[in-house]
Amino acid sequence: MSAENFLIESVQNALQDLYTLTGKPVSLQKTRKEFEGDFTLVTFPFIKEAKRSPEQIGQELGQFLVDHNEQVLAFNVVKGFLNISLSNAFWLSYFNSLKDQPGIGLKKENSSGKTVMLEYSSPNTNKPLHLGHVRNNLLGYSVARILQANGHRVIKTNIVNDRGIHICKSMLAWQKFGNGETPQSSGLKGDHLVGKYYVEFDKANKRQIEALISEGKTKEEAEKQTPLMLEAQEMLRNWEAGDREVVELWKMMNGWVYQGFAVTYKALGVEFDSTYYESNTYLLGKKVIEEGLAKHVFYKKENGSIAIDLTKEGLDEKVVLRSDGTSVYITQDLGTAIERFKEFPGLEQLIYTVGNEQDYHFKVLFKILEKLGYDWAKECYHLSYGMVELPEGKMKSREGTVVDADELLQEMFDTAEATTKELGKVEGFTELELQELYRMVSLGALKYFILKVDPKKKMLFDPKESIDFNGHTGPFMQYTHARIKSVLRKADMNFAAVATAVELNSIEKELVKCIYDFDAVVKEAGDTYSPALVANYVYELTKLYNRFYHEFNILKEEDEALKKFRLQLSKTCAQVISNAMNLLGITVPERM
RNA sequence: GGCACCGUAGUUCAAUGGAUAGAAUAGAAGUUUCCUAAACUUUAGAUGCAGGUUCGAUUCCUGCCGGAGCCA
Repeated sequence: MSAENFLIESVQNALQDLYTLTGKPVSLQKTRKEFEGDFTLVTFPFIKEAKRSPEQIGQELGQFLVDHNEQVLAFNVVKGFLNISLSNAFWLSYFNSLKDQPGIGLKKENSSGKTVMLEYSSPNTNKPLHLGHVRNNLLGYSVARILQANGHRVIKTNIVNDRGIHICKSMLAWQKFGNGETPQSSGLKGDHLVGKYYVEFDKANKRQIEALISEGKTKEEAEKQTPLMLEAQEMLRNWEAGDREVVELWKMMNGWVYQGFAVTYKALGVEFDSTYYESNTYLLGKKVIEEGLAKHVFYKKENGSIAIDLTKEGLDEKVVLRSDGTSVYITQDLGTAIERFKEFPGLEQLIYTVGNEQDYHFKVLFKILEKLGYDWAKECYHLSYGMVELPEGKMKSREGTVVDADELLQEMFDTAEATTKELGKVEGFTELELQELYRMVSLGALKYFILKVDPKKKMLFDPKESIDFNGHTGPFMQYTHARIKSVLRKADMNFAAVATAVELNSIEKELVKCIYDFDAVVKEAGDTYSPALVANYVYELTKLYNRFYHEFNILKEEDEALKKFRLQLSKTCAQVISNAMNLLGITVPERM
């Protein structure tokens, strides 16, 4: 039984025995490091019913715990806080029980039986991925791993927005100005090539808008009536009608984009179990509208459009099908969600990794699904994340202030290479190993930098400073891991026989307690979909280990038993660091 | 205009309603006979403003100010 559990149980018994209080919820917290103790109980909540002062309750509960549990060594009371110290033997035996489990913190073996679908990435096919997508991808991928570590089966899925006016703009511009340019002929990555023509369209279209305005049209009229815009809309109609020429062009250009995306995804180290294309799903949902209409969940308005009234839920009226019978975004989202639960009968939860500018959209979506009578609607979750901002403000693709994902990865790689070379400690590495190391470190830096921030919050990214390799960063963890491995290689000892009769000093106990917390952190990160918890955890552990490492000269330690214990502790720390980083999608090097 | 979100050291990030609001970075001062100094130690520095709820509020409620967002 975990320390928390038996302590809570014991406190509840004590409350019963001492004050005849039953069924009181008891929660423990970790004792802050400036106080003596391992766990802390706040006694304020009991003062009224126990009719005693906080200090007195602390004294009485503490004494009860010491008397009834041999693992409880001592206690002290500071105001309303009861600090409980567990015995050295408890922590040591705990440590010995898990030190050789490579999967510590990762519970892949004992499945929860729950199947979760997690959608992330979901790019448009008219331009390459940028920094915003990077946050989406890293977040989605990491949450998938964390859910897996909690024993769930996770289906990682990507829905590609491959149709619509945006891709027609790129296609049209390519037709007009492209001169048959291809990724092969230009050497451009496919997604960048298509993105280039999206920008070309915008430039040419702007000129046409200005021309129309100078002819006396208002800005709004002009924006809708440019020849290019009209032609793009014509192209979209032709695409929907199945016009062979348009569809062929569409297939070719999307093919280029997919090849480009594949490269970026691989570089980011993310992957998917399934991919949906909106060209296949955009008509889904119309049938759902009919059904909802029959069930009187929806109603027809005078203008012929179909809507739902959500004002009672604090939302607005929402149109779910236009008067001309065409879909709006939410129509296909309804259809897609329902389709997925049909496709995977055991599916229990659906998670959407989408930016927080769509918070309202998902509230509406989930509420409609609920009204349509789908029980699983309450298991749908919008994994909402904040925008990534630059020092000069928000990224705008049209103003060229986006940070391109491929360029960013390359810059990171170059920085890692330059920094490593400057430090000059990589003799004995082959060129191949060096490339792999630069990749590992640069990705680790980028991923950690993004994932350490609470997903819900907007974050600031400064490309000039790019990534710091010092301080609260991925490379700090990677470096510490590599150093431990190096120490262990030097030690070259037999770990089978590890001492059990070691007195833990305070820092060693801190480390053991920190390792002890790992499972709980993974659980909480899974419940809150927040890799940031894991990131901050692994940083705490790493910092602690570094203090430990600098305080004691492990390899020079003369007491054999102590030396073995400390090496074992190091080994376990390396394992935990590696496992935690793994949950963030970050690999740690054996040496660097 | 309606809806929901965000304001914490110079800067970037933490803090299930709990103790003296933590880190990192930039600043100041130190630490290499050693296993990796990409490290460690010390130091200075913050809850937008005004109320309320209570044993206790960065956290919950109300108003204001400031920032970004969604819906028209």
